[in-house]
Amino acid sequence: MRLSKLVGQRLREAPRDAQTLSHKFMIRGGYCRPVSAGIFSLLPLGRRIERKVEAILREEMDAIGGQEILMPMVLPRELWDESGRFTSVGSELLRFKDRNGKDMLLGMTHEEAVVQIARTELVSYKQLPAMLYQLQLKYRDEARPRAGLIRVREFTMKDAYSFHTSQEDLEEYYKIVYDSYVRIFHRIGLKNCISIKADSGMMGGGVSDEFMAIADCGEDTLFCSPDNKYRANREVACAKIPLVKEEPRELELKQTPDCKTIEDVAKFLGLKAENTCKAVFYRDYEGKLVFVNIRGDIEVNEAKLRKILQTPELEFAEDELIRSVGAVPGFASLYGLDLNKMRVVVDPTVAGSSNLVIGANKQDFHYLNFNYDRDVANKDGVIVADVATVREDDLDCTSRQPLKKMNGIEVGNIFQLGTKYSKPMNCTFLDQNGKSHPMIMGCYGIGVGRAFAAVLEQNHDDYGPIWPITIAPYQVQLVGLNHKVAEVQELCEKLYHEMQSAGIEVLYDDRGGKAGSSFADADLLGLPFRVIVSPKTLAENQVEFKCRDWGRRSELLPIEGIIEFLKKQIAEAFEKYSA
RNA sequence: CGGGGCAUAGCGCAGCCUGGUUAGCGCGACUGGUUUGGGACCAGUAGGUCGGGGGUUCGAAUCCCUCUGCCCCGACCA
Repeated sequence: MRLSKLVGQRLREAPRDAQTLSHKFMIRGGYCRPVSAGIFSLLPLGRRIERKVEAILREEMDAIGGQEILMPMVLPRELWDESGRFTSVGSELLRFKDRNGKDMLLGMTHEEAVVQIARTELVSYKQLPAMLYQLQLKYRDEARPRAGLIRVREFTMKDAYSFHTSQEDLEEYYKIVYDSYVRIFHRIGLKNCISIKADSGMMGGGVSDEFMAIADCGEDTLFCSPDNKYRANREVACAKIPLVKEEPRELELKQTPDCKTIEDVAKFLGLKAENTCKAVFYRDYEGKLVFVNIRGDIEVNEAKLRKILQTPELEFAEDELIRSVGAVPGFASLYGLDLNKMRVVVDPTVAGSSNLVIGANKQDFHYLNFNYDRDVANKDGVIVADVATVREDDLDCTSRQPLKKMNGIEVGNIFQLGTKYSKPMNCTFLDQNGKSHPMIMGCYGIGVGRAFAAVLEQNHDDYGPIWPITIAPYQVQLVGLNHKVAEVQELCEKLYHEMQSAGIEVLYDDRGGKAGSSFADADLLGLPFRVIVSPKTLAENQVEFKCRDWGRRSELLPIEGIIEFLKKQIAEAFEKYSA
């Protein structure tokens, strides 16, 4: 490809809209262009990268027995009614009507569609296990797209679905997919990518692992133990929180004027936040009051809470609702309330601590020395469960070492779905005895654009991307400096054709301009290797060779044999990323 | 959905507060010339419904109302 013909202007400055690093470089380098919020066109460079990632995904999926299919992006409501998700999924599912008024949707994931295939095409245990996958556009009407290609509304996803006769078989295959994912992320050039235990969310099912590319711009917060044995998303992370256990003292009413927050109360009483109990009120999806009790220094983890309460929605409760059960906002506690009027959750940090400060359900008063076991008479219906948000340096439950906090981009997610879809959708197989059973399913996704945006987040310098050879849009950038010198241009043309004949993917900067602008563009293009032809080196019968990840260092090589040299370099570069 | 910000040429910006020729600047693009190792220089050219609509005014990029779009923080999210 000649750079003079490549569609996609390089920009010296990034549009103001672009904030994150990968977004800026993608726009500046001409990889993609925005169309609407969270919707992008891929220009030739971006598309080439995407196709390379896709090729790796196909290889790896085929290698573990996957069969590629293609399901439609537009799906009818009926299919999603079978799983119940047409109504249960929120507004991120884009629903619309066709010309006949029929409810349709844009697929955001394809469990329903694949189950429809499986239940007619896979009928016997002899056909199982089976794995189907596709590379298909997904549409998710995200509330807040952000960070360029990292969180978008429309994107290509590799989604795979496996079908099994037993949980054991699923678990065995799940491990195989897991290993395949590790290979994939290594091959595309993610340097720091870890798997963590995750909340399975609306996908349902049991075990789920997320693959996280560690990057500052990542939206997910992760906690890892120093030995790396414990790795979890903040949504599910647990920690060993030291509790204060002491001899219970007498409950004591204390005036605490204007002490509405934990901070105020602790300061006023000369205690630490750890010595207090915080009351947090929510309203669940049925409008019922949820009363959460947690130690004053710890935040409620709403993801955990939602799971415990089995409620898809949680909102902070209004004061009216709080007062309706006799609690006083700012001074609320369990003590003396009729717990049957609400759903009560007590975090172990409250249940297991001694002598906490709690609200008195009376304006400007708190109690000292609350002890859950002693002071809550009727514990029927009270859920004691961990709803604590882990903080950096909280202790890992097993190693007792402080947890590290980091940000991650979720580039892949694998789930053991079990029968969540096969049961309601009647996706069954016949066993050896002719008996019918629901299939046991797994599903496995990778966002393609997000994955290569994450690669960019992890592989760059101040001037642009440093693409791994495996997904680089081209392998070699051939740069001609000063085409006014006929010999330079002639040699460039010659090398260009020789490289192409040798099967080297070459992008030829045929503009023959100044070094500065040519090099700046080359940096933005980020190709692994660069060959520079200029009058200076030509006089010595040499060309200059650079690796993108060497920065500005380069070496001079004889023109003779340069093609073979490049082929060897490319092969060696691929070695680095082989599984 | 809540909070904040922005909208002027392909990109980055100035002008707006205090209304008044033909709306500027840098980069990029085009033409010609000089240059040629980390974003060169000279001369010239093209490119604008100043986000849309309404209002105030003799006169609106500028003041007022309204709508829309985009970005950021949060909520939400396989």
